[in-house]
Amino acid sequence: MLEIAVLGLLNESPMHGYELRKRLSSLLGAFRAFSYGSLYPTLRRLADAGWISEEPPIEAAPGTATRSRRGKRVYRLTAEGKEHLAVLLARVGPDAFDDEGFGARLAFFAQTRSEIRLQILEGRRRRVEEQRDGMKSTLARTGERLDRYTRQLHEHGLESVDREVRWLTELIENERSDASPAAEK
Amino acid sequence: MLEIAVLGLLNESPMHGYELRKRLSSLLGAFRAFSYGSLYPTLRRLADAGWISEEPPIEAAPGTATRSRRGKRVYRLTAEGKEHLAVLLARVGPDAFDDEGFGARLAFFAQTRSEIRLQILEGRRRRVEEQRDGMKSTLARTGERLDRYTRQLHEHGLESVDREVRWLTELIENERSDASPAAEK
DNA sequence: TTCGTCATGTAATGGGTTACATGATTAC
DNA sequence: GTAATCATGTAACCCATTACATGACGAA
Repeated sequence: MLEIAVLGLLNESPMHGYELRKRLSSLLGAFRAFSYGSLYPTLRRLADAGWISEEPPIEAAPGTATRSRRGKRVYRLTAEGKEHLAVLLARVGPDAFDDEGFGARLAFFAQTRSEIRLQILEGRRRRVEEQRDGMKSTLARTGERLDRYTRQLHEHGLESVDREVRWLTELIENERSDASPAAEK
Repeated sequence: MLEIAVLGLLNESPMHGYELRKRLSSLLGAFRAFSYGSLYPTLRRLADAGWISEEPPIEAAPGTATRSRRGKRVYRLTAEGKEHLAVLLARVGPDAFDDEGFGARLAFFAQTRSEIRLQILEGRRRRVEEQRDGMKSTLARTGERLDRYTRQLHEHGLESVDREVRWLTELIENERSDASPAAEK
């Protein structure tokens, strides 16, 4: 997840880690913050994989002079990284349908092909519908016996997923009418 | 979290692990499942701490006969466990206000003093309001520049937290009028 | 007797967080 | 020159998951 988010943001513009973290927070919505303890190791990993470059690079030979030059380090998506990101965004696996994975995909929908967007939206909707139906039947089965608080919790949860289904349906309709502007009067 | 949930469920009735897991899933709402890989070690830990008892107990001396008697093992809340649970449910720390922690508390509100319930509900509301305000200002600040999908994601998120605030307000009002039925005509 | 599901458990791993340590830059 | 904040990084830990292994028991 962090991987997609980092690559996606760096595809918009090069940045250093600190700024990346701030953008990450606002992109993913104030919740879901990511600490430096996971961000920096991830950046190192992505750099090792060749998907991003660091400027200035880590000094391989530690000359006793200028040692531990610790300053801003700007990360930039490489050509391979761009390719890799495209693959990640186009891969419609089960992880694209859970909360985190879907959120990350949606955040970079502008960089995703319309056909893939539709698959992701529909997959997500199916997932949320399953959840909704599960909750609905649990509520129907145990609703009477549940104490007031638990019931209210479940009812609120049910309404939330219900709203999400409707929201997704709207997005899907938009997507479809964008994709085929055939029936345009 | 698992700790509260397990103790809370066992307070309602003794159970074995497998059943506990099912109840856990439906209690916490189909999402949030907990695998055996975390459940059984937790049960072991709680038993070691003396908060729950196992029946039949793990055989201390492994007689070569009847070894590895692997069958149902019923867990039951002990007196110390009951006390510990009461403490956990009454402790209104910051972790009681995040998604998980709040959900776990609410699920056992029936076992919680009204005064504590109110504190938890109000703390949660404050937390969600902060989130909402953060999202609101982010949206106001960056809304125009955001691409359509990201904006829709943020708008949907904002509506969701907004709904949660209203829901919590309702619960708080209920709680208050239950607590002080003074103004009853 | 074999299949499904109930039931318990462990080892390896994962993906993050917290707390800490350090250094660079800017504003006062 | 000093406080705040920008900025990078590591180590220890936590809490869970996945994948696996095992076994009991009832129904066909």
